[in-house]
Amino acid sequence: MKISKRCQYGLKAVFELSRRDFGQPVKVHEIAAAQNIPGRFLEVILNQLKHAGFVESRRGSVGGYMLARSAEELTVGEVIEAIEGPVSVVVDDVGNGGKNKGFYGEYAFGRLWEDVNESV
Amino acid sequence: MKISKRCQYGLKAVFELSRRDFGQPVKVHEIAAAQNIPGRFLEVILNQLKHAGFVESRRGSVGGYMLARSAEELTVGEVIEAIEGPVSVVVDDVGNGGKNKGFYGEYAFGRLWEDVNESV
DNA sequence: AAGTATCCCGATTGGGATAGTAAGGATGGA
DNA sequence: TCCATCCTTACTATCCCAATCGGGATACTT
Repeated sequence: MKISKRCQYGLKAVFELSRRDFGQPVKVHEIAAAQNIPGRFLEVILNQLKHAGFVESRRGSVGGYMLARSAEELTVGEVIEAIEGPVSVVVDDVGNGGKNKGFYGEYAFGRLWEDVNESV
Repeated sequence: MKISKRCQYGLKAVFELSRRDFGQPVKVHEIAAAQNIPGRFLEVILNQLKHAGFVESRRGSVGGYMLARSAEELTVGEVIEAIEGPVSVVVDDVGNGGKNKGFYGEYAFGRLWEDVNESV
């Protein structure tokens, strides 16, 4: 029931990028310094965000990262889901004869997470 | 970003107890069998729920656990919070001069969890 | 008082996830 | 060509979680 560092860093990076939303790419180590994130680690995370389609990159001397969409078009929930993987509740092992209460429980959780995503 | 087994088990146990809401205590291994939970582990969890004030216990031959409040008076959110510990976002180390963006991030998460609890 | 069934509690284990590092390759610009 | 940057994969150490264990405390029964 917690937000992973990876995810926090990813969000911070997106914040930082949206703060400087010019067309110009921002270098990894700049973002890292501005948001106090370990540089090497942030590299990995930004790559992940790139594959998820949230940011674009440019290589070479004037390279860096920039937002793929405008800041208004992306939500916290999307970013979290992209980094953490699908938000899902662990399902019971199926072979146990299916206690009703168990199923009610799962159902309730499913609804809960839907609400979470919506509220995000 | 997931519900721990500990928490699922705890909720199931509470469900089970509320299902049998007589004044009579229910033994750990009965709950465990009914909800397919490892007995020894459930012991630990129920203890936790006891200290949090959700269930009461009786020892000895006719001992067991029972709800401390009526089933209508407790919410899923409360139970989750009691088991998982306070739902909180890790706070930045303080010495960094307090980047504003960081703080905005924390704030957003705080609101998010409020929404979660409300939706529960 | 003895015996037994249950709760109670702290320590421990094993495995998996997470945070972070390392090293080298690919790409674009000067 | 050389350099700065992104890109990728692999690796390690540390921590957390699920679950177990052993033994103690308590309460009921006889």
